[in-house]
Amino acid sequence: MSAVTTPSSNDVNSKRERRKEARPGELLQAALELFVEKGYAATRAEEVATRAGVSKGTLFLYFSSKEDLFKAVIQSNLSRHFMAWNQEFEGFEGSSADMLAYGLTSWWTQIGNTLAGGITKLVMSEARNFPEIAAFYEREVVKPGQHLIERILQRGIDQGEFRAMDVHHVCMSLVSAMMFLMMWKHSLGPCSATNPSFDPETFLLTHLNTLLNGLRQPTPMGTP
Amino acid sequence: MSAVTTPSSNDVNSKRERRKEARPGELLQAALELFVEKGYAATRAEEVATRAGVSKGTLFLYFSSKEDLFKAVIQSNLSRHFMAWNQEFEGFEGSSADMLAYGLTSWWTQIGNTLAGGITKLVMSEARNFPEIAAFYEREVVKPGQHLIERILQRGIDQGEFRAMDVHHVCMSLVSAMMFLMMWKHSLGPCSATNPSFDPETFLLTHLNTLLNGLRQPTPMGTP
DNA sequence: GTTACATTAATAACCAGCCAGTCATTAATC
DNA sequence: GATTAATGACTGGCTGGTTATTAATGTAAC
Repeated sequence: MSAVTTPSSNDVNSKRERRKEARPGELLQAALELFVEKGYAATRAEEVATRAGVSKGTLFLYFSSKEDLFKAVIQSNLSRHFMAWNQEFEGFEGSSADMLAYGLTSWWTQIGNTLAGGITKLVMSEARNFPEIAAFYEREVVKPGQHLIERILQRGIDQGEFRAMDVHHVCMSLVSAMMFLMMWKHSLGPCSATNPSFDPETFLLTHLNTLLNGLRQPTPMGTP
Repeated sequence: MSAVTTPSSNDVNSKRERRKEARPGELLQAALELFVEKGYAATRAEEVATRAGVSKGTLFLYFSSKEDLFKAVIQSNLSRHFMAWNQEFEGFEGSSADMLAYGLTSWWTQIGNTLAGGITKLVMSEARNFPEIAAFYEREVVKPGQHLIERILQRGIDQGEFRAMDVHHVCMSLVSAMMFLMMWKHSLGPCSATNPSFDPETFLLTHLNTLLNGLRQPTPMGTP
């Protein structure tokens, strides 16, 4: 009973529902899914509306244009996580290597392995056509992310755990792996059934471990 | 005098020129530039034609559709390099570390730092909408590239230069750096004037060196 | 050398369909 | 009955693709 506010299931009593509060969120969710899946240009406004269980006119009632919707999708999905993270890492106790490993895996479960990760692909794809979105993304996501990682690396150096390094470039190495996973997951990955046994999480940790341990033989002679 | 065949300069004598041989190449070049810059969907067929110094009708005289043009652009720019490279690496003499370093820098100058690198961004952006192009790219570029890198890594292991490792995952770490550079160069890079002194070539070699040497302090005590 | 004709590269006007965005109308809620 | 959330038919512009026309080139005859 009381199926008054079923968000997106097509009720039998398909009358007009007036739910001013819920519409924007449902439209944003539908747009996120479709934009990530098909790209911005290839997604029709009416598709978004339909998936949100609403007519095209209603979409433009809440967002003044398709581009406006695009911006809203980006904004509503990105900034949220970072403030929580910066908090969380302030009180971390373990080694810096553990901190990095923990950060990477939690990033993967909370963002990389989520639709939110698809936003990165979206931004990369459309950046040239929407310069202000690119600027926003860089200011709101890239810079905070870099800052966080570099702080952890510096912590490791300061505590004698890591040797001296070019913090910025090493940070980029980590970012590149994350970026790679998101691009893969939302571009080539779904297309071809290649790379048997390529587990993203394992890749991330292998990448980190390789950075930490290096590839070279530590001593030309046998190990102790 | 005799400005008979100026490829794309707008001559004062702007008569019709009949140059059946040169058109396809010029159209492909124009399409490459515009697709990389603006994306596939956002590029109008007439733009491509105009940049190639030709009318829209002529474009469809040489390519049956816009998608056909897209495929031709990809094909004509990618496969070429790999056969040359595989040859080159057969006779390499130095250490495997040097081989990797040499390979990365020559990749950067020949592809990464070229419009050809933009094709990767293009493919990643449009992969979901053109599955067969994604498949083609993976077969023609990703797999040969991986194979080449993994062979070098294995060579290092076999000769005792590298310790045992998960060759495939380490290869992905290198690929991720290359991918990252291409995406950056053609997406966020041109938009924002950030990252002062971020030199891609330096980044590549730093990334490689970090993989090779690792970050951890080799000994808890001071250095000799 | 030049005239006449045939071939075809190139053009520009044109068409059809798609789609973002609008607006008069409808119906839920107060 | 007033308000306004929601609709869906409509439009205007854009753009991929077509085609009748034009002009450059080749060639053969004179």
